[in-house]
Amino acid sequence: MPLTDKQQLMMDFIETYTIDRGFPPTIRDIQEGCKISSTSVVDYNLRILERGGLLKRSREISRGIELTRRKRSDSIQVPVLGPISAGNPLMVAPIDIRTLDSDDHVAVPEEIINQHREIVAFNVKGQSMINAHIDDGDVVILSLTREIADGDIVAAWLKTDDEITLKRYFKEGDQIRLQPENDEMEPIIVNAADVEIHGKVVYLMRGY
Amino acid sequence: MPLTDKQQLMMDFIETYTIDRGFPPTIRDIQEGCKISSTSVVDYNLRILERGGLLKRSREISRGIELTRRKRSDSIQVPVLGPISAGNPLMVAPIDIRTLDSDDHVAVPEEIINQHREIVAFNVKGQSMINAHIDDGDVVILSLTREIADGDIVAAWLKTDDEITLKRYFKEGDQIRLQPENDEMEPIIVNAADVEIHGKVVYLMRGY
DNA sequence: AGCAAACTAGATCAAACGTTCTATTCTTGT
DNA sequence: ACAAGAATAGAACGTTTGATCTAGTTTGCT
Repeated sequence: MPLTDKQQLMMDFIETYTIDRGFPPTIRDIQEGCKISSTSVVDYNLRILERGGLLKRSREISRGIELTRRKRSDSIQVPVLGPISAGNPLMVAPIDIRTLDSDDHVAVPEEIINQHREIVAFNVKGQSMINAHIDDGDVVILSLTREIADGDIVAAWLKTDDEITLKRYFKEGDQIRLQPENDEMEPIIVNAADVEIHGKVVYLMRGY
Repeated sequence: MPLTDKQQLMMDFIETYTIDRGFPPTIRDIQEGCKISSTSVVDYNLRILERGGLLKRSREISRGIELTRRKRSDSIQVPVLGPISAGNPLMVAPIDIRTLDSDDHVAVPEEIINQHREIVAFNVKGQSMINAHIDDGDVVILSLTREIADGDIVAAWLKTDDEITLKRYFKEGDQIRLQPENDEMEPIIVNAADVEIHGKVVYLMRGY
């Protein structure tokens, strides 16, 4: 269905109005916002848009306009615990990654979350994983699982240190090699007892 | 602020109602939905909730209720049009990126989408943007806008060719330089008339 | 030009809806 | 038990708002 300029304008207005205010506009809001001369013209065009499947109207209900966007699903707000690999406040007890404070959240589609038991997000600081194309400022989603395989990218806490870092994980006998993906950095090899692996990277998000 | 049972019920009702119908409930909707005896009781509690910062009300406006921090938000299924930079079927007419077929979708949080008018997703094929840390298999979200700035990563269609590729965009007089982010690849310099820029990368998602 | 369909204008009506007022009942502390 | 504040009830009022009707204007087609 081809949209007239007016109809396109109305669609845009309805969308921005709804996002802006949290509720859809009335017919008269649309009239004013799109400089349309009469409510009946708005109604007329809304009917066309509804017939075209671009929106759904609830009759006799104020602001009963819903844009039928593409199929919707839920996003979950995941706490962002970063920055990872920058120094966190000194901690003496074993770090429980779930109890770290966070004041920020990032929306993650439910589809991605559902595959994992428990997840958190980390803000990546620094370029220690740059060869794995994980850049400064990226947000990584960690699955808080104990099932770690060689080569996984993990959030590791060195007990001798006071920070959590992102490294590639390799088990080598009694020892664990934490391999940065950066030519200028050396692998860290520690006894398994001296490190806690809190989870592995399952998703990455980057805004531009 | 501690919530009474009734207030919690109201919050839940408002949230599910809004997600369900696409617009917030009226005071009388809440009254019915929460089995409250009077509109004034609803109003009374709404004022408390508003004072507590849990929602915002627009006075004298029907359904003027907006929850301030929704713990869930929507994701939109965005069609994945990829793979980008692999050969698409030969096309003779100017490519309208919106009409390309896609049988796959990816969920993108509404927060990200809302900042852009129209978006599509592309499956990245190949490593031409590897220095920008965009890897084979990543999914990039494109904003279909004409507002392209130098240095933006864009989806470009060379009219002499039959494929869409991801490149960094630089305008150089009458010509456009399409710069791969890969040391082994040469920039493509073409007349502005021989290329169509369909949108720029605004988000990147990568699963592991 | 002539006609039909698409579109626009403005007014009006009834229902939906937020607001407010007064009165009553329920809690809580002393 | 008593007072004071918190919460509830019910009604009434006025504005907002969707629906509708009639009439006029524009557009597209032959």
